[in-house]
Amino acid sequence: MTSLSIAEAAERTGLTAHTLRYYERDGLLLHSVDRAPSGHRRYTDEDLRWIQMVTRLRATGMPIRDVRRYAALVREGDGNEAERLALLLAHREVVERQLAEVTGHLRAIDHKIALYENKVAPAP
Amino acid sequence: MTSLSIAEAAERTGLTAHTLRYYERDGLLLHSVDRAPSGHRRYTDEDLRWIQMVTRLRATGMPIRDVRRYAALVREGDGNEAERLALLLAHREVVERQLAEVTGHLRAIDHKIALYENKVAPAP
DNA sequence: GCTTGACTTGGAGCGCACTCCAAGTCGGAC
DNA sequence: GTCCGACTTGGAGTGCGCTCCAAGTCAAGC
Repeated sequence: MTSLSIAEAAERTGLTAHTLRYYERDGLLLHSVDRAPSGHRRYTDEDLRWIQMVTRLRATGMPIRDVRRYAALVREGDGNEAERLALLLAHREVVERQLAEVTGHLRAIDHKIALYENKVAPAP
Repeated sequence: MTSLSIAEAAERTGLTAHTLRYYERDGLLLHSVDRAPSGHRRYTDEDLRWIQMVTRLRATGMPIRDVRRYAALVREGDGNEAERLALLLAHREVVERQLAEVTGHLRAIDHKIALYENKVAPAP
């Protein structure tokens, strides 16, 4: 079992050390990160796997407070899987709607781009 | 040519009256909106079309300052089409990368969802 | 003439998600 | 033993994009 410093964990997760501390303080992690005798944080593989899930939720636009709620459910342990599922399904729907919306807008922007391309370097 | 009050324009564009004033103040529109003799804003169809473009750019994540730059280019008039095109193409690329990233994360979240679905209501 | 409601303004305030600061601690190299 | 660099903390600060407030104006209805 490897165990990483906060700088290494930051590099591995693509977050900053600041953000890692912030997530921990804010209850987005499943528990306080282990400490070396010096008091420095030591991140386990399990920590990193969870942080990756948090990153996925954040990267798809889930607000911090919802991630916190999801983390709280997981922390509680077995028995609330239906609730976790509901949370993820609700998020999934939001993300899909957003993807569709953005895709639609992008298509419209593409039309604009095509107009400019014709103006700048007209098709023969 | 219809011309709408700020409340009507808000309804039509899906923005709030607050946001419409804010966009105008911040230079996101092509020019100051016309006024009725009372001083109230009157939005033309052309205004609404431009605001729709702004909305598309914003909804795809373009920062306010970039929208402002694009608006400035359009305001300048003919001759800078290549620059406008470059701005839109750059934005397009950002959006596509983002769409790909979000889609990837969503797929991973879907796996998690599938696990929970099996746990909550196991497949027969 | 008074009320009502939709608007006007400059400027302040807000929520989110970080991001940074100051002051301190620790372990290891020299 | 002292220097360095990586870390620690509580709390303050930042940037973005709105969002709201207070005080005022205007036109229409009664």
